[in-house]
Amino acid sequence: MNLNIPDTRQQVLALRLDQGSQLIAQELALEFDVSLDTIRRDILALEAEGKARRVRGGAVPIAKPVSPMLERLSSGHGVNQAIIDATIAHVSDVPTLLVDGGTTTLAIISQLPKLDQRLVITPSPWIAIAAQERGSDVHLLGGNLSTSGGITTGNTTLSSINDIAVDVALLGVCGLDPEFGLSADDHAEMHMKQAMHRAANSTIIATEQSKLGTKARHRTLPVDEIDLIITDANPDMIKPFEQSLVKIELV
Amino acid sequence: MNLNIPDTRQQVLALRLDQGSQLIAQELALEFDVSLDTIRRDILALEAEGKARRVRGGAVPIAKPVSPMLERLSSGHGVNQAIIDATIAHVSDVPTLLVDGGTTTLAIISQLPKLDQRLVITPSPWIAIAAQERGSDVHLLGGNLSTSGGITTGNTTLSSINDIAVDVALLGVCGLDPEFGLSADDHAEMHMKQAMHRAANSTIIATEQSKLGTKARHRTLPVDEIDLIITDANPDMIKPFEQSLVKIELV
DNA sequence: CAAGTTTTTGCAATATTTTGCAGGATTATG
DNA sequence: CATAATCCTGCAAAATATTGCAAAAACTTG
Repeated sequence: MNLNIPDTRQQVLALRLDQGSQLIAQELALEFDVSLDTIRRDILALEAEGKARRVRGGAVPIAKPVSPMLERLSSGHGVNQAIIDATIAHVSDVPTLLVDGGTTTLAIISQLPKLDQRLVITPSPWIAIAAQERGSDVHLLGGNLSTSGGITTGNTTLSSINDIAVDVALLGVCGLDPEFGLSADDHAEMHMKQAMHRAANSTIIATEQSKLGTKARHRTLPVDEIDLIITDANPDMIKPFEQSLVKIELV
Repeated sequence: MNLNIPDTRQQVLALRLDQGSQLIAQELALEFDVSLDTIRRDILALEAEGKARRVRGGAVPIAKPVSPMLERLSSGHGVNQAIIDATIAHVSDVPTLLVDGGTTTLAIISQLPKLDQRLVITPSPWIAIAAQERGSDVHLLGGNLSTSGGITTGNTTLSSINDIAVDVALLGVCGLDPEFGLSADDHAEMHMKQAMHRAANSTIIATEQSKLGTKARHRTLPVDEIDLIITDANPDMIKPFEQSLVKIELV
């Protein structure tokens, strides 16, 4: 049983507003099993705190000029939670992680359990910030920040990666095709992903089903080189991958 | 059966809160076979220790504090707009900027006018993200991310700075005293600021009046080395600086 | 062990908060 | 304009909090 009190309800409502959903008083009254007036008063309170804009029938999120950076930083918006959980199960004990940029990896890292003495190495400033927030030591790979993928690239970055040896590399995905392998949108990023793969004992990829079977511009790694793919695809979609050696975990 | 004393009960309750569950006074009274008042007092004690947030009907876990940096990221919240404007007037045309971390510099960079072909070099992932959003090219200096100030530090970072020559360095401030000069909280950050100063033709500092006259732990630069200080202090407060050569702009 | 002290507990009287409801006012819509 | 939905206001009932107090339990000390 849950506490059904103004405080708790308002917290839930505020969360939903943050996620961009609108509140419909009628529905909420049913859901929380209280009268319309109670929901109305909750919304009134949220409005007083500046967390909601009241409209007829409910409330809508405050129109906030969110910069895309903050948007992406707000942990794992739209990333399948099952993928996040499964990946964390694989990497939470790893003392040294090499992490690529991307929304999926960002969502994973920002939910990483706190662990003393973990080191996260990354070319992505977003990942660096998220990892630091989770209490990890962070080594940021310097270089020119690529506009497309948001990771640093360039010769200096590549040469610093070549001096590194880590347990696990967690790579992001632009495209993943059974024949074409892992692919990247950008030439410089392709080189980075390849270098990260070389630097690690094992390479893990977490990706949503929408990326499966697609090809991005630059071929990066053959499927056989990948150690583990974690995805929410349905079993049919991974059939083409089964003839390769890669291990696939469905969630 | 366990000892049913305040200490034991409170330990159990604290554990449950840590696991994220809510405490419902009614249920607990039944479970521990004590009166509601006793449970209430337990919760009162937990609240005093900062382990619970009391609500009507029981208690809920302490709302985990939003990471301070992320909070402050919300563009320039709390930074004097006049300082931002004045600093932008000085740096908006500069083709190559070396930018230190910190809330003030972050607020400045995130309001920088869009300009083709500007390059921002920075050891701060926050600055890097903000600068990229403003359309600048970004070079991120790699290194270990310092927990205190949020900039990369270490030998690799220092040596990459030494290979750089830029027009303007925009430094953050921990303390600024007429005698002691510019100071930093952290030893590694001190080295970084010094290196950034050396790499630049001119060094600009933007700071709020609260930092004036204060000393942080590590002396970093004498006041005379600074080219320009932009601040919202009142004229009295900058009197002690007038005997040095530094130019001060009041806003 | 016994007397004194402190802690813990339950209870009762009194606030305070929360809730649902009834009525009249306001707004959207055809 | 008519109708229906929603909103606002005041109010009373229910649930929960707070306070003060006294009995019981546990601890301390000689």
